[in-house]
Amino acid sequence: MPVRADAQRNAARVLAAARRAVASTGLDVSYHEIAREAGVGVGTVYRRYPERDQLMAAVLSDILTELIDTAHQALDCDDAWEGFSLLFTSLALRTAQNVGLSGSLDQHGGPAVAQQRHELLDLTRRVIERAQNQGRLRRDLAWQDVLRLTGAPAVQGCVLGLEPDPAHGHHLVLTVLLDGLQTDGAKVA
Amino acid sequence: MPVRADAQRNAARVLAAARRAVASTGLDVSYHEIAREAGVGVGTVYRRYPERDQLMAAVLSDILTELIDTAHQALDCDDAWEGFSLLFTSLALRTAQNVGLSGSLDQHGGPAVAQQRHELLDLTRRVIERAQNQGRLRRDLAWQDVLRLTGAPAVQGCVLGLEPDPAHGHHLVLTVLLDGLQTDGAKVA
DNA sequence: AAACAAACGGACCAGACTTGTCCGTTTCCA
DNA sequence: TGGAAACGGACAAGTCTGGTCCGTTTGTTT
Repeated sequence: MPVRADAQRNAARVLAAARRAVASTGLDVSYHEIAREAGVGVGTVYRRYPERDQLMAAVLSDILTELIDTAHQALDCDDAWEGFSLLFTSLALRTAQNVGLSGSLDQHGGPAVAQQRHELLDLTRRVIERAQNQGRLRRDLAWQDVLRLTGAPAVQGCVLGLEPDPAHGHHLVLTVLLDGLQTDGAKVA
Repeated sequence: MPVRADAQRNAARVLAAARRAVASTGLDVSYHEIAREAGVGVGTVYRRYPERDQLMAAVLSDILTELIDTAHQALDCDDAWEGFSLLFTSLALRTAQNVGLSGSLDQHGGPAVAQQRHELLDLTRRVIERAQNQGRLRRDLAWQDVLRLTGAPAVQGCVLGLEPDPAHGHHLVLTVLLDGLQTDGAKVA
């Protein structure tokens, strides 16, 4: 007995909804919320992912796969700085879209996800160090520190309550950050 | 009949606790949580601030007063860049300590708080424009944009789950941001 | 087309947490 | 030392969460 057509369709819907829900709410999003977002009953979500970790592993793996792909692209760039800013931008954007899951990623997902995470970390380190070796990226920061900076564009809110304007905001912080990360002063000024 | 001594003491405790609680949890922190943090009963908190808006107004006013003070100091600096980085740092730190209340500040607090907010906004604009006029701060950003950047250090979490390390993280993002905001290339490299 | 099982949906239960009240007890001050 | 002001925390009511269960729908097979 093969997988039923509607089951397959709903599986896809649930995963997509889970990604959206996790992105906006965080890893502690409720099953009810995901079900609502997916347009299915809670029962369906629980049937598909009896354990919460299974669901989170699926979501995280989805995200990590995309990023690993980007990291490979970055390493393929001849220009190390171009590669670096590509990966940095992707990481920053992904982090911004997933505020709320930051930090706790290593807690969930089991060995498969841990493996992917490790792979992405390694690729990222290589992209950063290559840019530093080519003299384009400032050397006074460890690669972990550079990585940490990808979180910066995630929040544009300020104590003064300006309207958020996420799209413009992300781009803005990225521009200034990348300018600050370069060794030479080749910026618009 | 003057204010009783214990009442006065508890009032201070509640306000301090509310600031801490709002800082870590956000504006939607529960009264019970605040009471626990303050070491008093819920009744005491409700008696002091029957309306939630009154409490929030008190907290926000407290924060704004500090920042307005810093802004005046910034304007008193002869060196416009020094003044700017002082204020920028304070705003960033305050935002980082109050993740969660970002954006919604204008919703609460009533006219008195709105007035303070307006005052701080005006002072900040002057600090920024002065630095730009002295040729120290890049001109391709509007003062509102610069202000928006103060939110950047608030999050250091990255999709890869590195340990947060707030203290170092804030300093790190600030350094790179300030380097990226300067017009000349006078950085460590 | 009929019949059967897989998959579905959402009502439902229990438990955690929140708002807000109320009253017996404590604490200050005159 | 008497009495009012202030306190604390138990308590009721409502909301949201995790998780189950069963009558109904839907796809597939013959």
